[in-house]
Amino acid sequence: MARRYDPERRQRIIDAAIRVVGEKGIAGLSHRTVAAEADVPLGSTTYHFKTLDDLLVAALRQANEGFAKVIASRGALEDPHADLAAELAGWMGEWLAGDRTGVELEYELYLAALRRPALRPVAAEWARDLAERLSRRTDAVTARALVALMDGICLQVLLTEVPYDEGYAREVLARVIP
Amino acid sequence: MARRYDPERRQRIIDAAIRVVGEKGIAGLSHRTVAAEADVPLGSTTYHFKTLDDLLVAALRQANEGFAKVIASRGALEDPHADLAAELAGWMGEWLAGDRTGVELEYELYLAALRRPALRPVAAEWARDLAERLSRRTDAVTARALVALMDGICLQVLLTEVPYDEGYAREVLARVIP
DNA sequence: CAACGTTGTGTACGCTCGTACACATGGGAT
DNA sequence: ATCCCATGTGTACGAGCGTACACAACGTTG
Repeated sequence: MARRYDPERRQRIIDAAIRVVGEKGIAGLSHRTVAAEADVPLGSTTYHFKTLDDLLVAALRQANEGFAKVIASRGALEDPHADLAAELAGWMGEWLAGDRTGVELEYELYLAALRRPALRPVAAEWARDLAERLSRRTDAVTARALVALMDGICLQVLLTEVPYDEGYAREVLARVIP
Repeated sequence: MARRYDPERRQRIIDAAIRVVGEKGIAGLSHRTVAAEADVPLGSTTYHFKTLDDLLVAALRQANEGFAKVIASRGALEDPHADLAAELAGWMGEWLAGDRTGVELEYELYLAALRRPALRPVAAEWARDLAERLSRRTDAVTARALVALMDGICLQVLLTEVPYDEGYAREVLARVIP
Protein backbone atom coordinates (compact mmCIF):
# COMPACT_ATOMS: atom_id res chain seq x y z
CA MET A 1 0.00 0.00 0.00
CA ALA A 2 1.03 3.55 -0.48
CA ARG A 3 3.20 5.52 1.84
CA ARG A 4 4.01 2.83 4.30
CA TYR A 5 7.17 4.06 5.79
CA ASP A 6 6.68 7.68 6.23
CA PRO A 7 9.23 9.16 8.60
CA GLU A 8 7.61 12.61 8.45
CA ARG A 9 4.12 11.37 9.02
CA ARG A 10 3.96 12.97 12.43
CA GLN A 11 5.11 16.32 11.14
CA ARG A 12 2.63 16.25 8.30
CA ILE A 13 -0.16 15.63 10.77
CA ILE A 14 0.86 18.68 12.78
CA ASP A 15 0.96 20.82 9.63
CA ALA A 16 -2.48 19.55 8.70
CA ALA A 17 -3.80 20.35 12.17
CA ILE A 18 -2.57 23.93 11.83
CA ARG A 19 -4.32 24.27 8.50
CA VAL A 20 -7.52 22.85 9.92
CA VAL A 21 -7.51 25.21 12.89
CA GLY A 22 -6.77 28.11 10.57
CA GLU A 23 -9.70 27.28 8.35
CA LYS A 24 -12.32 25.95 10.72
CA GLY A 25 -11.12 26.85 14.15
CA ILE A 26 -10.39 24.57 17.06
CA ALA A 27 -14.04 23.61 17.08
CA GLY A 28 -13.53 22.02 13.67
CA LEU A 29 -10.52 20.03 14.77
CA SER A 30 -10.96 16.28 15.15
CA HIS A 31 -8.89 13.22 14.54
CA ARG A 32 -10.92 12.70 11.41
CA THR A 33 -10.63 16.19 9.93
CA VAL A 34 -6.90 16.18 10.53
CA ALA A 35 -6.57 12.74 8.98
CA ALA A 36 -8.43 13.89 5.89
CA GLU A 37 -6.39 17.07 5.61
CA ALA A 38 -3.11 15.21 6.03
CA ASP A 39 -4.30 12.44 3.73
CA VAL A 40 -3.59 9.71 6.23
CA PRO A 41 -5.98 7.12 7.67
CA LEU A 42 -7.82 7.84 10.88
CA GLY A 43 -5.80 5.34 12.88
CA SER A 44 -2.62 7.19 12.07
CA THR A 45 -3.66 10.39 13.84
CA THR A 46 -4.80 8.55 16.92
CA TYR A 47 -1.57 6.61 16.95
CA HIS A 48 0.69 9.65 16.92
CA PHE A 49 -1.53 11.81 19.15
CA LYS A 50 -3.54 9.97 21.73
CA THR A 51 -5.68 13.01 22.49
CA LEU A 52 -6.54 16.20 20.68
CA ASP A 53 -4.81 18.14 23.46
CA ASP A 54 -1.56 16.44 22.51
CA LEU A 55 -2.07 17.55 18.95
CA LEU A 56 -2.92 21.09 20.01
CA VAL A 57 0.19 21.32 22.13
CA ALA A 58 2.32 20.28 19.16
CA ALA A 59 0.51 22.74 16.89
CA LEU A 60 0.83 25.66 19.28
CA ARG A 61 4.50 24.93 19.84
CA GLN A 62 5.14 24.82 16.12
CA ALA A 63 3.17 28.02 15.51
CA ASN A 64 5.22 29.74 18.18
CA GLU A 65 8.46 28.59 16.65
CA GLY A 66 7.42 29.80 13.23
CA PHE A 67 6.48 33.14 14.68
CA ALA A 68 9.73 33.47 16.58
CA LYS A 69 11.63 32.65 13.42
CA VAL A 70 9.87 35.44 11.54
CA ILE A 71 10.73 37.95 14.24
CA ALA A 72 14.32 36.84 14.39
CA SER A 73 14.77 36.83 10.64
CA ARG A 74 13.49 40.36 10.36
CA GLY A 75 16.30 41.35 12.65
CA ALA A 76 13.83 43.44 14.59
CA LEU A 77 14.42 44.69 18.08
CA GLU A 78 18.14 44.65 17.59
CA ASP A 79 19.00 48.27 17.02
CA PRO A 80 19.28 49.89 20.46
CA HIS A 81 18.86 53.36 19.03
CA ALA A 82 15.56 52.82 17.21
CA ASP A 83 12.26 53.99 18.64
CA LEU A 84 11.03 50.82 20.32
CA ALA A 85 7.39 51.89 20.56
CA ALA A 86 7.27 52.82 16.87
CA GLU A 87 8.97 49.61 15.92
CA LEU A 88 6.47 47.50 17.86
CA ALA A 89 3.48 49.47 16.62
CA GLY A 90 4.62 49.11 13.03
CA TRP A 91 5.22 45.44 13.45
CA MET A 92 1.74 44.89 14.92
CA GLY A 93 0.25 46.81 12.04
CA GLU A 94 2.02 44.66 9.54
CA TRP A 95 0.92 41.51 11.27
CA LEU A 96 -2.71 42.58 11.65
CA ALA A 97 -2.88 43.81 8.08
CA GLY A 98 -1.90 40.40 6.78
CA ASP A 99 -4.07 37.38 6.35
CA ARG A 100 -6.67 37.39 9.07
CA THR A 101 -6.73 33.61 9.07
CA GLY A 102 -3.14 33.43 10.20
CA VAL A 103 -3.64 35.96 12.94
CA GLU A 104 -6.76 34.19 14.13
CA LEU A 105 -4.94 30.90 14.12
CA GLU A 106 -2.14 32.14 16.37
CA TYR A 107 -4.49 33.79 18.81
CA GLU A 108 -6.97 30.98 18.89
CA LEU A 109 -4.29 28.48 19.82
CA TYR A 110 -2.83 30.86 22.36
CA LEU A 111 -6.18 31.69 23.97
CA ALA A 112 -7.20 28.05 24.05
CA ALA A 113 -4.91 27.75 27.04
CA LEU A 114 -7.63 29.48 29.05
CA ARG A 115 -9.60 26.24 29.21
CA ARG A 116 -6.91 23.68 28.45
CA PRO A 117 -4.30 23.44 31.16
CA ALA A 118 -2.16 21.29 28.87
CA LEU A 119 -1.55 24.33 26.66
CA ARG A 120 -0.58 26.69 29.45
CA PRO A 121 3.07 25.77 29.67
CA VAL A 122 3.41 26.39 25.94
CA ALA A 123 1.54 29.68 26.15
CA ALA A 124 3.66 30.70 29.11
CA GLU A 125 6.80 29.81 27.24
CA TRP A 126 5.74 31.97 24.34
CA ALA A 127 5.00 34.98 26.55
CA ARG A 128 8.27 34.49 28.37
CA ASP A 129 10.29 34.25 25.18
CA LEU A 130 8.77 37.39 23.73
CA ALA A 131 9.30 39.31 26.96
CA GLU A 132 12.88 38.10 27.06
CA ARG A 133 13.46 39.30 23.54
CA LEU A 134 12.09 42.70 24.50
CA SER A 135 14.31 42.73 27.56
CA ARG A 136 17.28 43.41 25.35
CA ARG A 137 15.89 46.85 24.78
CA THR A 138 14.34 47.64 28.15
CA ASP A 139 13.90 46.30 31.65
CA ALA A 140 11.99 43.14 32.52
CA VAL A 141 8.95 44.83 34.05
CA THR A 142 8.50 47.06 31.05
CA ALA A 143 8.94 44.11 28.72
CA ARG A 144 6.15 42.21 30.41
CA ALA A 145 3.92 45.25 30.30
CA LEU A 146 4.60 45.73 26.61
CA VAL A 147 3.60 42.15 25.90
CA ALA A 148 0.40 42.62 27.87
CA LEU A 149 -0.45 45.88 26.17
CA MET A 150 0.23 44.50 22.71
CA ASP A 151 -1.95 41.51 23.47
CA GLY A 152 -4.73 43.78 24.63
CA ILE A 153 -4.51 46.04 21.60
CA CYS A 154 -4.53 43.10 19.20
CA LEU A 155 -7.50 41.60 20.96
CA GLN A 156 -9.46 44.81 20.75
CA VAL A 157 -8.86 44.89 17.02
CA LEU A 158 -9.73 41.23 16.53
CA LEU A 159 -12.72 41.04 18.85
CA THR A 160 -14.40 44.32 18.14
CA GLU A 161 -13.42 44.93 14.53
CA VAL A 162 -12.21 48.40 15.40
CA PRO A 163 -9.56 49.12 12.76
CA TYR A 164 -5.97 49.11 13.95
CA ASP A 165 -4.66 52.59 14.66
CA GLU A 166 -0.88 52.59 14.52
CA GLY A 167 -0.49 56.10 15.85
CA TYR A 168 -2.56 55.26 18.90
CA ALA A 169 -0.60 52.06 19.49
CA ARG A 170 2.71 53.87 19.25
CA GLU A 171 1.55 56.58 21.62
CA VAL A 172 0.38 54.27 24.39
CA LEU A 173 3.27 51.83 23.99
CA ALA A 174 5.62 54.77 24.41
CA ARG A 175 3.92 55.70 27.66
CA VAL A 176 4.72 52.30 29.12
CA ILE A 177 8.41 52.66 28.32
CA PRO A 178 10.00 54.66 31.11
CA MET B 1 -48.22 18.30 31.29
CA ALA B 2 -45.95 20.16 33.60
CA ARG B 3 -44.86 23.71 33.17
CA ARG B 4 -46.81 24.61 30.10
CA TYR B 5 -46.94 28.28 30.22
CA ASP B 6 -43.63 29.42 31.33
CA PRO B 7 -43.10 33.08 30.61
CA GLU B 8 -39.53 32.97 31.90
CA ARG B 9 -38.57 29.90 29.99
CA ARG B 10 -36.25 31.87 27.73
CA GLN B 11 -34.48 33.50 30.64
CA ARG B 12 -34.02 30.19 32.42
CA ILE B 13 -32.41 28.79 29.32
CA ILE B 14 -29.92 31.65 29.22
CA ASP B 15 -29.09 31.17 32.89
CA ALA B 16 -28.56 27.48 32.27
CA ALA B 17 -26.30 28.21 29.30
CA ILE B 18 -24.13 30.42 31.48
CA ARG B 19 -23.83 27.69 34.07
CA VAL B 20 -22.94 25.14 31.41
CA VAL B 21 -20.24 27.35 29.90
CA GLY B 22 -18.89 28.05 33.36
CA GLU B 23 -18.63 24.37 34.16
CA LYS B 24 -17.73 22.75 30.87
CA GLY B 25 -16.71 25.58 28.60
CA ILE B 26 -18.18 26.57 25.29
CA ALA B 27 -17.04 23.21 23.92
CA GLY B 28 -19.49 21.56 26.28
CA LEU B 29 -22.40 23.74 25.24
CA SER B 30 -25.08 22.10 23.15
CA HIS B 31 -28.81 22.35 22.84
CA ARG B 32 -29.01 19.16 24.79
CA THR B 33 -26.73 20.06 27.68
CA VAL B 34 -28.52 23.36 28.09
CA ALA B 35 -31.90 21.67 27.96
CA ALA B 36 -30.83 19.25 30.67
CA GLU B 37 -29.38 22.01 32.84
CA ALA B 38 -32.49 24.16 32.46
CA ASP B 39 -34.75 21.14 32.91
CA VAL B 40 -36.67 21.75 29.72
CA PRO B 41 -37.14 19.45 26.73
CA LEU B 42 -34.73 19.60 23.82
CA GLY B 43 -37.27 21.17 21.49
CA SER B 44 -37.63 24.11 23.82
CA THR B 45 -34.03 25.24 23.48
CA THR B 46 -34.08 24.95 19.71
CA TYR B 47 -37.31 26.86 19.62
CA HIS B 48 -36.05 29.85 21.57
CA PHE B 49 -32.56 29.84 20.07
CA LYS B 50 -32.31 28.61 16.54
CA THR B 51 -28.53 28.37 16.69
CA LEU B 52 -25.98 28.09 19.46
CA ASP B 53 -24.60 31.45 18.38
CA ASP B 54 -27.93 33.05 19.25
CA LEU B 55 -27.68 31.50 22.67
CA LEU B 56 -24.09 32.62 23.12
CA VAL B 57 -24.99 36.18 22.18
CA ALA B 58 -27.70 36.23 24.80
CA ALA B 59 -25.36 34.69 27.37
CA LEU B 60 -22.53 37.11 26.71
CA ARG B 61 -24.89 40.08 26.82
CA GLN B 62 -26.28 38.93 30.14
CA ALA B 63 -22.82 38.28 31.57
CA ASN B 64 -21.77 41.77 30.55
CA GLU B 65 -24.80 43.31 32.18
CA GLY B 66 -24.14 41.43 35.39
CA PHE B 67 -20.56 42.57 35.38
CA ALA B 68 -21.49 46.18 34.71
CA LYS B 69 -23.95 46.04 37.55
CA VAL B 70 -21.26 44.85 39.94
CA ILE B 71 -18.96 47.68 38.93
CA ALA B 72 -21.68 50.27 39.24
CA SER B 73 -22.89 49.01 42.61
CA ARG B 74 -19.40 49.18 44.03
CA GLY B 75 -19.46 52.88 43.22
CA ALA B 76 -16.00 52.48 41.82
CA LEU B 77 -14.35 54.95 39.51
CA GLU B 78 -16.45 57.77 40.88
CA ASP B 79 -14.09 59.61 43.17
CA PRO B 80 -12.02 61.95 40.98
CA HIS B 81 -9.32 62.28 43.63
CA ALA B 82 -8.57 58.61 44.10
CA ASP B 83 -5.52 56.97 42.55
CA LEU B 84 -7.02 55.48 39.40
CA ALA B 85 -4.21 53.02 38.71
CA ALA B 86 -4.34 51.68 42.27
CA GLU B 87 -8.10 51.44 42.12
CA LEU B 88 -8.03 49.43 38.91
CA ALA B 89 -5.19 47.19 40.07
CA GLY B 90 -7.01 46.44 43.29
CA TRP B 91 -10.19 45.72 41.48
CA MET B 92 -8.47 43.30 39.09
CA GLY B 93 -6.87 41.54 42.02
CA GLU B 94 -10.19 41.10 43.71
CA TRP B 95 -11.73 39.76 40.54
CA LEU B 96 -8.89 37.36 39.77
CA ALA B 97 -8.72 36.13 43.35
CA GLY B 98 -12.36 35.07 43.22
CA ASP B 99 -13.81 31.95 41.74
CA ARG B 100 -11.73 31.01 38.72
CA THR B 101 -14.80 29.52 37.07
CA GLY B 102 -16.52 32.88 36.93
CA VAL B 103 -13.47 34.63 35.54
CA GLU B 104 -12.98 31.93 32.93
CA LEU B 105 -16.63 32.16 31.99
CA GLU B 106 -16.46 35.87 31.29
CA TYR B 107 -13.26 35.67 29.29
CA GLU B 108 -14.26 32.60 27.37
CA LEU B 109 -17.45 34.22 26.16
CA TYR B 110 -15.61 37.45 25.38
CA LEU B 111 -12.78 35.73 23.50
CA ALA B 112 -15.19 33.54 21.58
CA ALA B 113 -15.86 36.63 19.46
CA LEU B 114 -12.51 35.93 17.78
CA ARG B 115 -14.08 33.16 15.74
CA ARG B 116 -17.75 34.04 15.96
CA PRO B 117 -18.60 37.26 14.19
CA ALA B 118 -22.05 37.21 15.76
CA LEU B 119 -20.48 37.89 19.14
CA ARG B 120 -18.32 40.80 18.02
CA PRO B 121 -20.91 43.52 18.37
CA VAL B 122 -21.55 42.41 21.94
CA ALA B 123 -17.84 42.23 22.72
CA ALA B 124 -17.36 45.64 21.16
CA GLU B 125 -20.21 47.06 23.20
CA TRP B 126 -18.61 45.74 26.36
CA ALA B 127 -15.21 47.24 25.58
CA ARG B 128 -16.83 50.53 24.64
CA ASP B 129 -18.91 50.69 27.81
CA LEU B 130 -15.93 50.02 30.03
CA ALA B 131 -13.81 52.60 28.22
CA GLU B 132 -16.62 55.09 28.52
CA ARG B 133 -16.83 54.50 32.23
CA LEU B 134 -13.11 55.10 32.53
CA SER B 135 -13.45 58.26 30.47
CA ARG B 136 -15.02 59.98 33.44
CA ARG B 137 -11.62 59.91 35.06
CA THR B 138 -9.32 60.39 32.11
CA ASP B 139 -9.28 61.06 28.38
CA ALA B 140 -10.64 58.68 25.77
CA VAL B 141 -7.30 57.49 24.40
CA THR B 142 -6.02 56.67 27.85
CA ALA B 143 -9.25 54.91 28.69
CA ARG B 144 -8.94 52.63 25.68
CA ALA B 145 -5.33 51.90 26.53
CA LEU B 146 -6.23 51.04 30.10
CA VAL B 147 -8.82 48.56 28.92
CA ALA B 148 -6.28 46.97 26.59
CA LEU B 149 -3.62 46.78 29.24
CA MET B 150 -5.99 45.31 31.81
CA ASP B 151 -7.11 42.71 29.31
CA GLY B 152 -3.52 41.82 28.57
CA ILE B 153 -2.57 41.54 32.22
CA CYS B 154 -5.57 39.36 33.02
CA LEU B 155 -4.80 37.11 30.08
CA GLN B 156 -1.22 36.67 31.16
CA VAL B 157 -2.44 35.55 34.55
CA LEU B 158 -5.09 33.24 33.17
CA LEU B 159 -3.10 31.72 30.31
CA THR B 160 0.27 31.28 31.93
CA GLU B 161 -0.66 30.74 35.55
CA VAL B 162 1.75 33.44 36.64
CA PRO B 163 0.28 34.73 39.90
CA TYR B 164 -1.28 38.17 39.80
CA ASP B 165 1.06 40.88 41.02
CA GLU B 166 -0.93 43.90 42.12
CA GLY B 167 2.08 46.13 42.57
CA TYR B 168 3.25 45.45 39.06
CA ALA B 169 -0.23 46.11 37.67
CA ARG B 170 -0.51 49.40 39.52
CA GLU B 171 2.91 50.50 38.35
CA VAL B 172 2.33 49.88 34.64
CA LEU B 173 -1.25 51.13 34.67
CA ALA B 174 0.05 54.35 36.18
CA ARG B 175 2.52 54.74 33.35
CA VAL B 176 -0.29 54.74 30.81
CA ILE B 177 -2.12 57.53 32.61
CA PRO B 178 -0.57 60.79 31.45
C1' DC C 1 17.58 -15.18 9.43
C1' DA C 2 14.28 -15.09 12.96
C1' DA C 3 11.87 -12.82 16.63
C1' DC C 4 10.28 -8.40 18.14
C1' DG C 5 8.53 -3.90 18.55
C1' DT C 6 7.38 0.32 16.23
C1' DT C 7 4.53 2.20 12.84
C1' DG C 8 0.61 2.04 9.68
C1' DT C 9 -4.32 0.41 8.28
C1' DG C 10 -9.12 -0.69 8.31
C1' DT C 11 -13.32 -1.27 10.57
C1' DA C 12 -16.68 -1.30 13.97
C1' DC C 13 -19.17 0.29 18.38
C1' DG C 14 -21.62 3.36 21.09
C1' DC C 15 -22.38 8.02 21.88
C1' DT C 16 -23.74 12.95 21.19
C1' DC C 17 -24.86 16.20 18.10
C1' DG C 18 -28.01 19.61 15.13
C1' DT C 19 -32.02 19.46 12.78
C1' DA C 20 -36.57 18.57 11.42
C1' DC C 21 -41.22 17.75 12.02
C1' DA C 22 -45.81 16.33 13.59
C1' DC C 23 -48.58 17.17 17.14
C1' DA C 24 -50.45 19.42 21.69
C1' DT C 25 -51.87 23.49 24.16
C1' DG C 26 -53.82 27.65 25.48
C1' DG C 27 -53.73 33.11 25.38
C1' DG C 28 -55.33 36.79 22.91
C1' DA C 29 -57.43 38.90 18.92
C1' DT C 30 -61.77 39.09 16.56
C1' DA D 1 -67.18 31.82 21.39
C1' DT D 2 -63.99 30.83 17.99
C1' DC D 3 -59.98 30.88 15.48
C1' DC D 4 -55.08 31.68 15.02
C1' DC D 5 -50.57 31.49 16.16
C1' DA D 6 -46.90 31.69 19.41
C1' DT D 7 -45.22 28.38 22.43
C1' DG D 8 -44.20 23.75 24.18
C1' DT D 9 -43.29 18.50 23.52
C1' DG D 10 -41.63 14.15 21.88
C1' DT D 11 -39.27 11.47 18.69
C1' DA D 12 -36.63 10.22 14.90
C1' DC D 13 -32.77 10.62 11.42
C1' DG D 14 -28.31 10.95 9.59
C1' DA D 15 -23.80 12.60 10.48
C1' DG D 16 -19.63 13.06 12.99
C1' DC D 17 -17.23 11.99 17.00
C1' DG D 18 -13.48 9.40 20.21
C1' DT D 19 -12.04 5.06 21.04
C1' DA D 20 -10.68 0.41 20.61
C1' DC D 21 -8.71 -3.36 18.46
C1' DA D 22 -7.14 -6.89 15.23
C1' DC D 23 -4.14 -7.22 11.70
C1' DA D 24 -0.27 -5.81 8.20
C1' DA D 25 4.29 -4.24 7.10
C1' DC D 26 8.93 -3.50 8.00
C1' DG D 27 13.44 -1.94 10.41
C1' DT D 28 16.09 -3.41 14.10
C1' DT D 29 18.24 -6.31 17.13
C1' DG D 30 20.12 -10.46 18.58
